[in-house]
Amino acid sequence: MSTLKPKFWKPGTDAPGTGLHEERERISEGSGEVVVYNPHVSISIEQQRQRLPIFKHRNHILYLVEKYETVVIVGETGCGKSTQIPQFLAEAGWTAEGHIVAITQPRRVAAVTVANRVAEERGSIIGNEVGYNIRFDDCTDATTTRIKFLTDGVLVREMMSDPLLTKYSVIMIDEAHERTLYTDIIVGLLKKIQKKRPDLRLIISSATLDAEAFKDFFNNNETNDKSKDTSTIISVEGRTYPVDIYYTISPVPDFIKETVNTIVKIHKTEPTGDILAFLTGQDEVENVVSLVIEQARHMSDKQLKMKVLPMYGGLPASEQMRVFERTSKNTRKVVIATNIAEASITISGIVHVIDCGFVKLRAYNPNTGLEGLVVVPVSQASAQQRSGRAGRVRSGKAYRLYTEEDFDKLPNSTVPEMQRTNLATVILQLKCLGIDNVLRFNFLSPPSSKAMIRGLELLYALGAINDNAKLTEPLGVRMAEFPLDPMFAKTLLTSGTFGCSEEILTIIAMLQVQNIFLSPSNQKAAAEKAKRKFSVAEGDHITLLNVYEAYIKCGKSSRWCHEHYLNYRGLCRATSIRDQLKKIAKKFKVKMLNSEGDVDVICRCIVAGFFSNAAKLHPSGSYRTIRDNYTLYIHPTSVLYVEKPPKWVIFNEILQTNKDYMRDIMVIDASWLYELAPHYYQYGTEREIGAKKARLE
DNA sequence: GAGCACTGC
Repeated sequence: MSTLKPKFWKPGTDAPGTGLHEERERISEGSGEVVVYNPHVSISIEQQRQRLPIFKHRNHILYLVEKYETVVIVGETGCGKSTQIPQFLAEAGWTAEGHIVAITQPRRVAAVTVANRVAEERGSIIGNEVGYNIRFDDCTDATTTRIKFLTDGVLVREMMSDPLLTKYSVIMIDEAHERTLYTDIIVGLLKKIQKKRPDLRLIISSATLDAEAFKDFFNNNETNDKSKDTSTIISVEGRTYPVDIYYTISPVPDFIKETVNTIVKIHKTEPTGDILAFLTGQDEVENVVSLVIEQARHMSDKQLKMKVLPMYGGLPASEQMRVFERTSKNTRKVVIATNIAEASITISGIVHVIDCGFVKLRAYNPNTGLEGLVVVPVSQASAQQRSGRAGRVRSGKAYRLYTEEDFDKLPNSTVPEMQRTNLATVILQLKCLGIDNVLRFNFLSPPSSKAMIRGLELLYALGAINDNAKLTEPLGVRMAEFPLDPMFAKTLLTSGTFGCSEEILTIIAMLQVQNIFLSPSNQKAAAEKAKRKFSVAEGDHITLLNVYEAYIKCGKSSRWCHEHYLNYRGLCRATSIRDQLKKIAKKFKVKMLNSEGDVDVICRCIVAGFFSNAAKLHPSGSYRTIRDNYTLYIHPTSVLYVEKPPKWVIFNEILQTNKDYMRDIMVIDASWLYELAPHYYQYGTEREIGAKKARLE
């Protein structure tokens, strides 16, 4: 990590002065991307490899992998671990006799870019000796691939057909400290696999903070004799530049304002270096972008101009690309971003980072079963990661918009996703992998039992597990195989008997894609009008079906999409998801049928999976859930946001903002609930059942 | 008449 020299400045005063700059040629790697700086200096690939800090540790790493079942590697940014360790292993014979070395990544782009770099270093074509496997793109060869990069989700899928992962000799879990849902699932499962496969070697790549926890988790030594440890830690220095950290001397009342001020001050006092500011959401980003542009206008005859750009997930791809463009010498790039810039993307040239100290995270409330987004203070680990973004090209500066005292009070690390999510899918997949007692599964961070019970309850209601909490055959097993939430999987598996599987495939695929309807800020009215052409009284599901069918009818034309304010790339994605789901559905002999225009049957089929998300209109105009009598509202983006709201609806998800909104809503008939979900409405204590029934009247 | 961090199968 970069040296942290705490410094202080007063909010509202000039930003601290200029530091020393050094620029040198280097090759860097981190969060999956591989960047070769200064291409004018030409050195051979082999020379480049040998200059990476990890190269000095080659023999020691190989020795540890030989000796220990699990090696935790703390590799700092730019040390070369993701690209070099797999090659060391291959060179040392770990890929002999048909064995494969696997490296998992939390993100698709990372798997692809690192794989390509390694293939290049080995002078081979991607897909032969070195390959990758991500959803919708398997670039490996069944006989020749020896080094395989994959997303952690794909590895979990592989376990379903090969529970002991027999083809792999070594599995490296990269970026394990990010603690994504799938990383945590894999880590728990690998511990189990190790007991049956002592020959398997694990390498866990992690940040300093979590290394000890990973080491302890995998250490099977029950004695006090350290020489019998089965896991160990090795640290490798990185290639980053020092980043000076500045705290405010007093708390900041309004971080939006202070972000703008800090940008202006940096621009006035620092001669060069691009700026990256972290905020929590799209609104804040757009707000700060316009405020800074406004300020820039008031700055007279500046030699150095500012190019202010927003960056967040919902931004159209073409606009996202702008942050990667090089700016001219007399222009400073100022990127205002959400958390997307913390790990998912890397913008080159950043020297100044501004950290507002907050992040928007998903939170799950096991009492209500609702998932929502909440703004919370960042963890120290996150703050460090953000600061580190300033030290990739030369020494940089990070301005934290909070006091050092407040930093000390922040949690060490972010709560793992496993403890912030609805567990139905996780439980279903674990059961499918032979973990019968999920409550006793070896979780790195166990979720609350309340959340577990809530997940089990839903799976039971869907018929995926029986009275003994065992996976049902074939329904439960089949549900687990779909890359879908259990409620969707159930809907799809039932669609054959309803006679509408073609339509259900479309609707489910469309619901997996965000932002199908575009709404450019300057053409809102026209976009709204275009959307209304597809809208129907039954609700959002059938509306999406109409959109997809029209898209197919026009020959999947991108121009047509553009004219109708539809997200072309999103529709392409829906097509590939639909194809994949259809393949799996056919495997399970789901009859491929078209309802021939019978909309009722489609709606009933959806209720067969989504009965637990039912709500009834309340005289106040809001809705109440059947299960918990919880108050919800129709989201204004729904086609059902109309003067005469329907009496009964089911919804796809809940969005918690100012109010608790239902999104993707469909009109139903109350009698369908009794008919299609008898289980669910007979579940619970007498009193609970009585209450549910009363609400159904 | 409101407004959605980010991934992933």
